[in-house]
Amino acid sequence: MVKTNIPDIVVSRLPLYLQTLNHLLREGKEVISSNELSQHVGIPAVQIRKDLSFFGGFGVKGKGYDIIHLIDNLRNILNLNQIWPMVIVGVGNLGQALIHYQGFARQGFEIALALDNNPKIIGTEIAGIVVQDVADMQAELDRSDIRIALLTVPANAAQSTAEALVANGIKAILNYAPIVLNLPDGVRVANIDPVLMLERLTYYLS
Amino acid sequence: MVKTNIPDIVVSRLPLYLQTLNHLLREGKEVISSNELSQHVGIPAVQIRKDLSFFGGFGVKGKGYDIIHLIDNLRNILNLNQIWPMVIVGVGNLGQALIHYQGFARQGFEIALALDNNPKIIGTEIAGIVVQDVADMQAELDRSDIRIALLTVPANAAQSTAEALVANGIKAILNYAPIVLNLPDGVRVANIDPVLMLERLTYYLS
DNA sequence: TAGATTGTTAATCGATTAACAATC
DNA sequence: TAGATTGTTAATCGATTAACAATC
Repeated sequence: MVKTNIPDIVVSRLPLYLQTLNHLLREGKEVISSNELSQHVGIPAVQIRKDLSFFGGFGVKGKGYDIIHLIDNLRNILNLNQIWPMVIVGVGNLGQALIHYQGFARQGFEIALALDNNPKIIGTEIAGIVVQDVADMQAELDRSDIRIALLTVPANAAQSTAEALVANGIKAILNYAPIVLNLPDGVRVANIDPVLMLERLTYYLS
Repeated sequence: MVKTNIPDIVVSRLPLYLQTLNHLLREGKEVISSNELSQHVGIPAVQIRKDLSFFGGFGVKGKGYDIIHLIDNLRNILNLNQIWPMVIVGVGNLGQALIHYQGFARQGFEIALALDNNPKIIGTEIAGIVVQDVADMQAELDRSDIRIALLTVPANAAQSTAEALVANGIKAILNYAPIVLNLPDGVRVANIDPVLMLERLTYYLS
């Protein structure tokens, strides 16, 4: 499927809409106007409508949006109507916390494989996952259809590990290492670095 | 100090420059051109120069930037020439992993206080920090000058906990809960939600 | 000096927002 | 129908980038 030309920044707001709509649905709400959604999500109503209009007309004029219907459409747009298996590489403190995190499974992301290079950690079971040797990455990935990786190795191992992942079919990496990864086009990388985010905050603190 | 009108998006790139410059310095490099920095950081050279020019002329024409000098200036701009004490609220798996994380201290962020409401966790020591009762938040924050919080409580407790933190002087929150916080102007919030980031990635996966 | 590279102005590009017709 | 709200066009705003003078 060829993607039409939707701005990345528009795509990046859709998950936020989806998250908030899920909350509202759980609270029993059924229909919502762009204006009310705007209050919850902190994004101007006109921008929400514009963003959605890239993909279709999901609302009813005079009424607003049927929440279930809109959730369903957003999930389709974001390819969330499937389980996404993931590999996590690096089972230290952070890696273990992520394996335990319930939020992934709730949204259809499943940590299907955990890899580490530490003999003390290989073979241990964490939340039902037995940690495998990172040396067996190729064999393990070959017999799976995992395309997403969580990268939680130390900074100095991040680049080479990422390259190995890509060589074995990984197409998207959520990178927790505090380093800029240099990877071929076509591989999507998102970075989570709390220190960088803190440094953005301290700028504004007097 | 009144901040002049620097675009947020410019500020948000500075920590990335700083991170990369620190790497380069550790590798023994002393001077770098915007072009070479561009390769490492993945941002166009002209944009790096433009960003920096909001704050001054840190380079030498014909030569480039003295790395130590530029790092020093960036640290000043971002208010990083001090230790920033932080409170973490919520000492579950993720909270514990963050307390253990060495990367904060390395960049001058110190978790000075850890709070939880679970009697089994209160009083335990993690990486040298004794977890306090969140009920004592006011007393604990009153006798500190903590202005930054890491929020790692469950989603349903995040909003009320954030409000309590703000009522006790917190000015910046790094929010790990998968929810949009609604807080008064003047409080800075940054969100870290791996699920939202994964959902941005799956959009592009066929 | 010649070459390299910065810092800045002006042009371009793209995103946000205002205005409003369409319509439930 | 009147009122409300969407979806879209056009205007505005702001960010990126091209061009280039300044200068080490």
